[in-house]
Amino acid sequence: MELTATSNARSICRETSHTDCQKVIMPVRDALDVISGKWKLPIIIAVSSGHKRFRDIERSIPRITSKVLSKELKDLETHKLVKRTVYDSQPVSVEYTLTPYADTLNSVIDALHRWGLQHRKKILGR
Amino acid sequence: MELTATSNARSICRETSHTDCQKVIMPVRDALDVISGKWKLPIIIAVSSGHKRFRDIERSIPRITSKVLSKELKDLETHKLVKRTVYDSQPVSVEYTLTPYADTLNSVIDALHRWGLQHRKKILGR
DNA sequence: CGGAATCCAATACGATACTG
DNA sequence: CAGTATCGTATTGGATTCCG
Repeated sequence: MELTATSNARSICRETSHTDCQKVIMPVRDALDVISGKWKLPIIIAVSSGHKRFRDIERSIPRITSKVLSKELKDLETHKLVKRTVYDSQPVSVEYTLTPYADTLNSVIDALHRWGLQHRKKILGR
Repeated sequence: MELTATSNARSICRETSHTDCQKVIMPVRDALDVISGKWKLPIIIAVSSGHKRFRDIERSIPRITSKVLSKELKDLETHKLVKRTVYDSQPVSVEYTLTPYADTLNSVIDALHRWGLQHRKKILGR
């Protein structure tokens, strides 16, 4: 295992070279690219909540446009977080579902959620 | 405690109302706003590594410009992650240091780091 | 229904120069 | 040294319309 439970990115960076430091930043930026942006999380949560059809997802997320939804769903599919299934019915219908892999994001979302909660209190005052 | 060790943002969203779901998304976006972007992490790591002076930080981060560094340092100061100290020497010098509060980001950065590492392997293949 | 096409606004980021 | 000013580019998100 490359990282023990007690190690962390910053302590690594304090102790090692600049190029190793880059090796820490890169995975973090990879992860951020997948979940940051205005719509990724709302979409993940909408699909997770049982909204499977394109219009269904669209209606469940206030102020999103079809263009943005279309693009973000493609991104999420590329990252194997969302599965797109086309059914040959009349008319054809498309279903979006989360992959099992999407569950691996839970630890990340939890960490962000917890930190964000206390940070809001800290910055805005109690 | 509002969140137990076994709960997480997505399971909450599956089980509760839309407005409660928003309450989960907001803190996550708060957290993301603080650390996302191209330069936040490199700057945090540079300061954490002992680079305290403006030019020092600037030189330690390839391709960053003074304009961007200036703006990002202000943001980080606003979020109480970085402390700016002006010394009345001749000429005046300015020192940037991480606050103790910045250490609370470790859990977030760790989660992102771990997930990012395995995700890169998953997407690019071994 | 499930999008794609087009056009537009806002923001992030970059290059270069300059100041106290 | 520690920034600011100005300008330009690039990416992102939004509004609207259209299509099979």
